[in-house]
Formats: sequence, structure tokens, C-alpha cells
Amino acid sequence: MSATAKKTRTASPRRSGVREQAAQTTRDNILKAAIKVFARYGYDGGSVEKISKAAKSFDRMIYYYFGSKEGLYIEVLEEIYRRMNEAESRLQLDPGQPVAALQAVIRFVVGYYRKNPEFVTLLNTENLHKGRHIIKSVRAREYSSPAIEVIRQLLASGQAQGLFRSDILARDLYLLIAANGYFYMSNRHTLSAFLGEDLESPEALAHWENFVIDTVLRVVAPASH
Amino acid sequence: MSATAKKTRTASPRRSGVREQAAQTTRDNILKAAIKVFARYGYDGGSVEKISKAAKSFDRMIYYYFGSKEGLYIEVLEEIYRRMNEAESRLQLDPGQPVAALQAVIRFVVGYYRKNPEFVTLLNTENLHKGRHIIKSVRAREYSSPAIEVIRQLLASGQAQGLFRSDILARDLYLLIAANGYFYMSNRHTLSAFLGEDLESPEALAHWENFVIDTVLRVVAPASH
Amino acid sequence: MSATAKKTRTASPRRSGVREQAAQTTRDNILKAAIKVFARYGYDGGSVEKISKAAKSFDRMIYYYFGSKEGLYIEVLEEIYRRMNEAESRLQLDPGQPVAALQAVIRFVVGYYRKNPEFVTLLNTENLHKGRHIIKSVRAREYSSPAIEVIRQLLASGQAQGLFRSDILARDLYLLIAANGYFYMSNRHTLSAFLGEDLESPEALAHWENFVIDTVLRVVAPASH
Amino acid sequence: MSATAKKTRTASPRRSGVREQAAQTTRDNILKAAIKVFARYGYDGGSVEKISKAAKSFDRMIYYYFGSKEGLYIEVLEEIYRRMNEAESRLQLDPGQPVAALQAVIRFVVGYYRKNPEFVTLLNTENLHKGRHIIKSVRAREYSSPAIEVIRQLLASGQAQGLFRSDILARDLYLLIAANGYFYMSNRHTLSAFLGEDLESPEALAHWENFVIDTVLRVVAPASH
DNA sequence: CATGAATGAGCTTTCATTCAT
DNA sequence: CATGAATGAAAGCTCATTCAT
Repeated sequence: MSATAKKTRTASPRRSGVREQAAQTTRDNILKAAIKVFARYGYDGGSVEKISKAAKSFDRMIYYYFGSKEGLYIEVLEEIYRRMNEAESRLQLDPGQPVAALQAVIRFVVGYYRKNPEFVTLLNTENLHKGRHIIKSVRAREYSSPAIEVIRQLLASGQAQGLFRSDILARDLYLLIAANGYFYMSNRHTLSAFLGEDLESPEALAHWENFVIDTVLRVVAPASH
Repeated sequence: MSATAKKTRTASPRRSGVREQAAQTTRDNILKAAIKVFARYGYDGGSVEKISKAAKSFDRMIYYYFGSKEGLYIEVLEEIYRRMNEAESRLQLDPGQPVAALQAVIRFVVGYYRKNPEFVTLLNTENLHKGRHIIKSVRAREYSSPAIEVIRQLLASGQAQGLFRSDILARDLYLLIAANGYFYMSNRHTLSAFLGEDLESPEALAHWENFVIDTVLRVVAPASH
Repeated sequence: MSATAKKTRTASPRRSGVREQAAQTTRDNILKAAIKVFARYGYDGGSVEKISKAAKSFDRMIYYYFGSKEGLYIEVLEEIYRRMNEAESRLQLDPGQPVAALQAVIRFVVGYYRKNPEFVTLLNTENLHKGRHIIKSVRAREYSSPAIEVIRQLLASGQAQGLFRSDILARDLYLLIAANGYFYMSNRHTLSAFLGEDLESPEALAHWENFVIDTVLRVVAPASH
Repeated sequence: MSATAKKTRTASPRRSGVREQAAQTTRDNILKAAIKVFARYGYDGGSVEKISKAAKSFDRMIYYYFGSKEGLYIEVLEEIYRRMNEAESRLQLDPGQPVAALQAVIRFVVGYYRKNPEFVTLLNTENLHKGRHIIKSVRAREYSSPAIEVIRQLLASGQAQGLFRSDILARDLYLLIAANGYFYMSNRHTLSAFLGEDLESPEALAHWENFVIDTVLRVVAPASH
């Protein structure tokens, strides 16, 4: 991001006057618009003009607040990671019930991708660019998913109770869950054309969620005697 | 695609001279260059000029042979589906050994994504555009993966031998395999930043492949009485 | 026009074989298509491709037969002048009835513009280019309108009979007739928007033709003592 | 015209600074250059680059102020109609002298076409496009020529004084005058080639103007008992 | 703090024309 | 005779960005 970008996000809310609030609103509007536009059109397809119009602001404001298109895009990535992290943090699990907790985690992850398709397309876009932007972000590193830690604890608890097998990594389990939730949403359009089915009907979605839960439970299940 | 786009005439091979061959080469060069460029930069980022230069040809020839940028992109999608199909067709499986065959399928799918990263990014790009282009392709519809049919037969064989459980759909199994192979490659850059690991080392790749095989085998395993 | 243009128009029809006839047809098709395309889109808007497609031929054929786009355009101008001349030559007038003959001439001129709108737009296009192309044509000079000569004779006859005034030039009368017939057709689209009327209805057309006849007859009428 | 085109804001004249004035100049320069370029080369031949260079500005500014080439062209048409209207409004006529007034009107119309050849070629160009652009203009509709109304009053006055015949429409008289002034200028290049005369010499122009005046006066003259 | 104006490079596409058989 | 292939310039338009107040 350009050095000229004003980082108003650290502004103390205490001394915020009317002016500053309006500015914050303009900044937020741009950021929200950018999420939508980049998610829909990609990085190259998401033009500065599209974003400023969607934010009901002006091109110039993007440079005023974010320094450059790339600076804005990086903040977009940070924001969606932050939101994901925040949502994960709100997960309330009962450590005493590892199976139910694991189901809840799966439902959460699969549901999050379903309800936040921008998250999926933005990550795909960033992967197209080989993670070039996210590497530049200092803050993104802070957002290491709490989900893995949650799964680790949950696994430990289940293993202690003899409900889960012991030779499995939290990381792999996390990837397994994420992969199946993500791929289904991410590739739904080409898959629909390919399979000749509608993958977005409530029934199809429920079927897939159940299949993923069933799969994960079979994977963690201990060897039968 | 524009009606003016010249399709490669496979008819009248009799009078194919030097020029016709050169034309074939030009067309092929453009198509191959387009696969690389679109895979690397996406649809919007993959400019006509980048492609024509990579093909050592001229912008104009893209319009001569493909009618438009979109026409070329559609042919790119058709081509990568065709290649995938062709590769799948070359798979030799022993129906008498369903477990080994299933393992071979998984290794093939996971390996294909690994060895053909353009396939992954091109599909992501097309999904970003909500499958808008693949829908326009008549040919793409013919390329419904033989893989599902292979899995179906393999499942039936395993079930007949009592090696596999009976309440599982070939489609779901296909998606499970694809999801885990695809996601790992597709999202490797953001995952690397996120997990702080290198996912592309031979060890990491082998570990994941084994995990997927293990997962799938557990999923198809019959209930132990 | 380029020196390489083949002028097949002078080819003796006697020794024309099948090949030559087909060529003549291709040439004619192009010329006819060019008249339509140039009349509709103007010189710059009338692309070589539009013409070759309308003629169901190929761009290359235009260069083969006409040397260049400009060469074709010049032949188009020659052709429409030739047709106009030919049509005028077919006019049969009774020199003994100068008033009726004059009316017939007016009806012919006004009607010709009406029935041949390409003639009007092609002349406008050529005037936009300040007659640059028609000057290059040798043949166009041969086509000095017989209409003026006809009017001259007709005027003389009327004057001899005391039906027409004597102090009027055939040239001016010709321009008067042409101007009123031409302008009405040439400018009908802007006039329609301007006047808020439909100028192309049969009634409107008949009204204008009658008005022009009435005007011309008043102009040639001798002073009433 | 694109909705993004910035219209000249005539509001808030209070804070008009140097920049705003410069912008006004840029916009005006482009509009004036466009009139010349479109008049000379037609719509297709009048390239954006030719215009921006003639205006000593940049291609981009045409899109900034007019949205598109078509938007600029529409404003050009509006402007030439506006100018024509304005010039007509400045005509000072003595209603008590209908013959002299009618002569003045004819001299004005014929003179206007002579002195404003861009008006003629631009209207021809618009008619080539079948009035497609002028229809899109809202403002153009307001510019219904005051000339017709002037002629109407003048006719009424002359009729009241017994100087003009009563069975003649102002519209027809307007078209008669316009046709003869317009055609002579519009078609002067092809007519010159055709007639082998120079139509633009002062003598030729004066001759034609007098002929038109004579013609119109004969047309409106009452029947001599 | 905010914003109209300006900028030049780059975009996709079409142009008239020539090459090579 | 006829035609697919090739070519480079130029078309209309959009891009991200900076200027000047």
C-alpha cells in the first residue's frame, strides 16, 4: 500500500466529530463496495470506477483513503479474514460433547462459505495472484484461524473419551472440512454445467452438508475393536 | 463466439498444403498461449496482446480464428475439459481389485490437479464468471467426466465383493475426491500464508494424498458389525 | 484506382465462356452490394467486409476486380449516374404538348429520387467528400444529364407556342425541379423530426409532387399582360 | 448519451474559479472542433482522435464530457440547430412590407446555408443515418424553426393586403425556400462536375439567389384576374 | 476535507490491404 | 481464377492515477 494512505482505522472513537464520522462512513462504504465489486469481477475486472460508483463516492476518495487500488484490495482481504475470524470466535461449543461440537464446527464452516460467497471468490482471486497481496499484509498474519485450535481441543477431548481415533491431525481435519465446504460452493457453476444438476437447491445443499458430516465422523471414528 | 470465426476445417485433408499447416500451427499456438495466459492472469487480466505475443502472432489473428476474446476463452475451456477427459480415458483399472482401483483413481485426480495447475485456475476463473462462458459452449456438454462412471462401476464391484458399503453415491464420492484434490491446489497460496507452512513440498503433497486416500477408504468402508 | 484493377466491363460478350460469366456475376454482385452498402453507411462506414459479405464473396475479390475500396466506390458513382442517364433516356415526351411534357419531366425526376434513395445518399456522400472521387472518373463526364437538353427543347417549344415565358434558363429550371425533388427525399429524416410530420406517406408525397408541379408551372408561366 | 457524461453545470456561478472556466473552455473547444471535424469527414470519418487533436485536448476528455462519440455528435447536432434558431431569431422584419420581408427571409435562408456549410453537411450526415441521433435528443425538439412561423405571419399580412394568394401553406413555402437554398450548396460539388460550371463564384451565387427570390414571388403572387 | 479536471497508457476490436499459393 | 492467411495501423473506449484548487 502507498505510504500516503491515511489509516483512519486507528482513530480514537472518543474524539470523533461529525466530520470524522462522515469520513469513516465514506471509507466504510468504499470498503464494503470494494468487497462486492472485487468478489464479483475479480481484481482486474473490478475497476476503481465500479467501486467508487457502488460506494456512491468518487474515484479520488479511494486514493485518499487507501492510496491505490492494490491498497484497497489488501484491506478487502484483511477485512474478510477479520470477519471470518470474528464469526469463528462467536462459535460456542461444549467441550464435553466432542461429536456434537465437531458437527457444529462442520455446519459452521460449510454454512459460512454458503452465506458468504464473496469470501470464496475473493480467496480464489487472491490465489489466482498467488497470494501476492495477502503476503504484503501485516495484519492478515494475525488472523490465524481459531478454528484449527478449536478442532485441536475438540479432537483431544474426543480422544480422551475414546470417541475419536488418536492418529489424526487437527490441521488435516480442518483442511478436510474446509475443502469440502469450499469446493462445493466455489465450483458450483462449472459443476452444475458438468453434472447437469442444480447444486444450490436447499435439498442439494442439505444433502452435501450431511455427507460432509458423515464423512468427517467416519474419518475420526476409532477403529472398531 | 462470432459467426465469422474460422473453425479449423478437418475436412478435405487431401489438398492440405504448407500454408494450411502453418495456419493450423498459428491457431494452435494461439490456443496454447491463451491457456497459459488466461490461467495466469484470469479473463480480464489476460489481454489479447499478451496472448498474441506469447503465441508469436498478432492480435488480429485471434479475431481471425476465434472471432473475439470471449470466443477464444470458450475454446480454451473446451480444450482443458477435453484434455482432462482424454487423460481420464487413459486410466487403466482392474475391476477385480476395487480398493486398488479406487486408490488409483484418487491418485490420478489429485495428481492431475497438481500437474495441471492451469486447469484449476481456469476453472476458478470461469466460476468467478458464474459459468457464463461454459454455458455457451456446445462441445463442453459432451465432456461429462468419465470419472464418475468409472467410480460407479468400481463402487458396484466393491459392493459385490462386500468390500464397500452400499449406501453411497458415485457422485458424492467423486465430489469428495475432487474437492480434496482441488482445494489443496487451488487455495495453496492463501493456505500457506494462513497456516504458515509450505504446502508444495514433496512431503506435504504426499502426506495430503495419503490422507485423502485414507479418508476415502474410510468413507467407503462397510460398517464393521 | 489502382493500375492492377481488371476492367472486365469491356470484355466482348461474344466470347464469354462459363468462367467469364461467373466472374461477371461476382463482379456485378460486388458492385450491386457496394451500391447498397455505401448508400446506407457512407464511404467510411461502408467497409470492405460489409460489401464482400453482402455480395456473398470475399474481401480479396474486391481488390481483384476493383483494385481498391476507392476504385470500387468510383465505379459505384459511375454506375448510379449511368442508371440515371439510362432512365432519363427512356422518357418519351410529346414535344407538341410542352405543359404536359414538363409535368412528365417533373414527375419523372421527383419519382426517380423517391424510388432510388441510394442515388440520393450516394450523391450526398460524394458531396461530403467535395466530389473528390467523381472528378477522378473519366466516364462520369460522359453522363451529362439528357434531362437539361430535354427541358431546353421543351422550353423552346412552349415559348414558341406562347405558353412559357422566354426569359428563363433550362439549367435554372432543371435545378429548380431537382432541388425540390431531391431535398424533400434527402432531408426527410431531419425534416420529419423538425416538422413533426411524416413526409413519406403517399398523401404527403403526392402533395409535395403537386406543389412542385404547381410551382414550376407558375415559374414558366408568361407574364399575364 | 452515456449517463456518466458530465453536463456543464450552469448552477452555482458564485464559486466558479479558474479551473471551472478552463473546463468550460475544454468542453467548448471539443464541441467546436467536433462541429468542424464531423462536418468535414462525416460521422464515421470523424474520428475521436481528429476531434481531440483539433481541440488541442485528449481523447479521454471527450468521454469525460460527452460520454461517447455518439453523445458528442448529438450535442453537435443540438448546437447547430441552436445556432440556426438563434440566427433566425435575430431576423428583423417589417410586417407592413410583406414582399420585402419575404425577400429578406429568402436572402437569410439562402445566405445561412452559404455561410454555414457545416450545417449542410452535418444535416446530410444525419440524414444518412436516418435521423437516428437527432431522435435521441430531447433538446432538439425544442428547436422547431421560428422561420415557419415568421413565414406564416408574413403570408397572412401579404394576403390581407391582397399581395399574396391565399391558397398556399407556410410549410410548403418554407420547404420551397429551404430546398432551393440547401440543394444548391449541398450538391455543389457533384453539380459542378455534372454541369461543368463553377457554382461558387459570386456571380453564380447571386444569380441563383435572385432566381429563388423570383421563383418564390411568382409562387405567392395572386392570380392576375 | 473533498472534488472536478486532466492524463497517457492500455484495452478490445475493426480497418484496408497484401501475401503466397 | 480464386482464396485462406497474414499484417500493422487505427478505431472507439476504459484504465489507474495525479493535478490543482
